[in-house]
Amino acid sequence: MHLTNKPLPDCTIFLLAKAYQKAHGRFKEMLKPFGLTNLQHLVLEGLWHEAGQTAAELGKMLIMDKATLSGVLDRMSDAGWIEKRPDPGDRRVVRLFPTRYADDRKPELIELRKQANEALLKRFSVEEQVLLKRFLWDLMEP
Amino acid sequence: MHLTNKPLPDCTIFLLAKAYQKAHGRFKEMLKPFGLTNLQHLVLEGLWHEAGQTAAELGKMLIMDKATLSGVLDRMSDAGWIEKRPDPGDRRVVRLFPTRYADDRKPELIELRKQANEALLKRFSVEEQVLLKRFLWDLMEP
DNA sequence: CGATAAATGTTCGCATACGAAGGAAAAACG
DNA sequence: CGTTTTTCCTTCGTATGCGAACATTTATCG
Repeated sequence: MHLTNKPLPDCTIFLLAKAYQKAHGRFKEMLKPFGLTNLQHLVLEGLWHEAGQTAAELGKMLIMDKATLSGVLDRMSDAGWIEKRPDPGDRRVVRLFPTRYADDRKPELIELRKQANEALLKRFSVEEQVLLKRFLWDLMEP
Repeated sequence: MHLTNKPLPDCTIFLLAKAYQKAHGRFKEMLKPFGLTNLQHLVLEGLWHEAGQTAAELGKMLIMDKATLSGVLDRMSDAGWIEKRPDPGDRRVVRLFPTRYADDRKPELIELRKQANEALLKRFSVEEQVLLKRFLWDLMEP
């Protein structure tokens, strides 16, 4: 794509949005064969890190709005990726677990994000990669 | 926010998404008094740069899907920010113009994005700002 | 204990995002 | 000139993203 043939607003927010969209779109393509979205993959990684989390905990870990998460979890439950089990001690809470179906695909799926990241970062030197990550972290600070 | 109390996936795509969401959310707040969204503000800047563009041209400039743009333009037209005029020479085309209402608010709105950018970038040194922008541009490359 | 406050998850409404399909119109082609 | 292709825009379907309101449940405090 020729991004420079048209003047773009000199806006870092805009650049951030487009860089994200590009990276997101590439990973999306890689996930398509699995019938997973980017966000759903992230949820699985969260649950593989620690199964039995509540929706609130998962939302905190993934910095995701509970309203957004609610729909994502529903679709993943319907599709058989996760299981929602009521918490016996707190009837407000739903605890989340990856299904056997998800676990069977865990090695492939973990490898997939690794590859997506490597493909994204291979254009940078190691020093630049570290800098980029620090910049992105800094941008999240209030 | 304490982002480090919970382990996050070591994923640059994830960092990009969250950095963008944060920056986007701050600008969104600034735009709320005007009743504009981030994207709608971007459309206005595009039309101030060159009025009378077609939806296709604007989409190219802003790297925005035509399907997304279609709805945005409708809402902006309904809200009185832009005007859609049929092209006399090509009946497929709609040419877009900022309204008088939009032009009256142009100085404020231009200043607003400038401030949002400065607020975002003030955490970095000038050298870092240049680096960050280069990184983001590089990320958009195929 | 009882009233109030806080936490959890759902639902609603609106605004992106974007693939895909479709209709209208213009361009390219033989 | 007529057929095919391409372009422009809209519409549909699905999935975020998030503020706001809500019901249920738990915690807190007088």
